Amino acid sequence: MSEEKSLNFLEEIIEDDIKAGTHAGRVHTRFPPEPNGYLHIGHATSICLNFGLAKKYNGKCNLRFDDTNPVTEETEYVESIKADIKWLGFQWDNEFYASDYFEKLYGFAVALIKKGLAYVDDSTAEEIAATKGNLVTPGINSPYRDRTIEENLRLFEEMRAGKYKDGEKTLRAKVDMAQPNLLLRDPLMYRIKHEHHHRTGDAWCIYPMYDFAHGQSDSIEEITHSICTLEFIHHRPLYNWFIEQLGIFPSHQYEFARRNLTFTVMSKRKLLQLVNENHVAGWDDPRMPTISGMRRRGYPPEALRQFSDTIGIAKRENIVDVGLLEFCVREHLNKTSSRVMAVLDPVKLVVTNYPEGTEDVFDIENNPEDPNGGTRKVPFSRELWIEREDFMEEAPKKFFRLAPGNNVRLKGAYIVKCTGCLKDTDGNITEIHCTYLPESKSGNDTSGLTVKGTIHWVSIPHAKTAEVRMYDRLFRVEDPSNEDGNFKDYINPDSMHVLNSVFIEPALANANAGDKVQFMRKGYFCVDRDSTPEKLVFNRTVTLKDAWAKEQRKA
RNA sequence: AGUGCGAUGGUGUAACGGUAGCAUCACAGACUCUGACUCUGUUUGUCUAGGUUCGAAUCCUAGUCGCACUACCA
Repeated sequence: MSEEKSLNFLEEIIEDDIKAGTHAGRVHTRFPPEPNGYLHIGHATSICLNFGLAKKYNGKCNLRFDDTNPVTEETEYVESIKADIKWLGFQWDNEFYASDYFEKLYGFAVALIKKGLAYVDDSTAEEIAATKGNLVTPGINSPYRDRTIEENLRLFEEMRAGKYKDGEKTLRAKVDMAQPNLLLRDPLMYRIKHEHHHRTGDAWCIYPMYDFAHGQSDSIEEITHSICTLEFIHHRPLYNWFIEQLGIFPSHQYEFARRNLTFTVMSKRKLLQLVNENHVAGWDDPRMPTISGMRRRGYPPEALRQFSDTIGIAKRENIVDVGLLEFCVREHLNKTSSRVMAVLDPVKLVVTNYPEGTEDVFDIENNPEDPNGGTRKVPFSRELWIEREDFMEEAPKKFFRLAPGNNVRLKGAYIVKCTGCLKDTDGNITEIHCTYLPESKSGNDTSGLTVKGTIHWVSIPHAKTAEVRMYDRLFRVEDPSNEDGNFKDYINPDSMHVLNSVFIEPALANANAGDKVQFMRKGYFCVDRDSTPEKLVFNRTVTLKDAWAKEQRKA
């Protein structure tokens, strides 16, 4: 058995670089979101990757906002992104903005013009598209390609000065219109946008394109390992071309395959539709794959980090089973969350031989997984709520719960024997009856009886009422984006199911938003921010594994 | 069609010419005052066809399949 965890391909590259003394063995990464939306689980893995590599190799990781398009970007998103990264448990070494570099980038552009490697083009967007060629045919040169350096310098300065309208001119790199890589066919470096920028205001009316901002920003920050997703692989030759022509710090780009998740969608466009068309309640709806949604759902940051670590990193197409994420969530919650009793679908249980008007108070351990978890007081009385599904009038042999003649342990209390039930005129069960064994008191059991089943309960006179939102997967199919028709056709109609009168034990009365608990035998839940002192609201984070449900499905 | 990237159990990921491993899932059992957790065990995999080699997931050749690229988005 090897103790060493094998390296992923990026770690191998980094370790080779360190060995070779590249950049004196320094490791510096960055997480470069565009502040135009909320972060999702895909970003979370990228964050874990970039910050994780920096940490592992004693390096640094910058947070850099790629804010080169003033039309879509807003400060609100900057703040949510920062909050999400912190919540995930990471702290950036520097907070930078591509817009910090606008003056420098302008200087780089002027330098390229002076080298005869960039020109101002008067062509319209349509003309540029039309002369670009396609995958199999080369493009043709722009008629403005051979302007003199002096003219280009003057025109570019005028572009900056605001002399031209949006779209009237662009600055293009002079590379090669015959390149098979379309990105190298004289890519745009600057476009004119008379728009207000969230940070630079109205100081600029020309804005650099991604390709003339990202690599340069990496270089300015002396990023050693610039990690991005696979769709940027075609940009790498251009990334390198600019750096070489400018003679600036040689950052290097590496690509990995973005992680996809089953039963959800990840593209910003689709997530936006879900929000705008009210299929969900907002970006942080607990069903959303956003970091804020998962936070509200009750997923702990440790689980997201473990998930990222477990799925690893590679360059092949993938779609990770959401069950693996749920496993990570359960694993962490199992160790950390208190057990409490809550009855989601209540039916009354009467302990007929328990004296009326009296009660017991039991000390029940909070978490069997945590020896320091302590205990809490749980009141018991003659009338209890139990789950409707924990009783069957005619039960199969493997049903270990309440059925006439069966013995069952009431968690933390007594063993009871079911004696029958009452029904209304329609045959619905309204009340279940049982008798208890006083000598079977929990922790002090001298009855000598062993029972197969233990069920949870809440004392009726002591119970508090709560709202519980039962969340399930947002989509009915594994890969909604890959089905025929519109992805929205595959939304799961039962992705949220609200229970308005769930009975919970009184110890829960003081719970605060964000608190995470296990409702015994039912799953992990967290207190939603919609909670009020009058009415607690819980979100179901994830169910427990349920072998009995599986058994029934087979039957 | 051109260029690039990729292909290992259901899913994700290792093995760097020398025993196909890990996690999850599934299944079976043990344990259990949660049908949870934990523990034990089991099933399932190298895209295809050639070649090199004592030996190939790994190297070579050819093919197949998948993905990406033709925004004044990032």
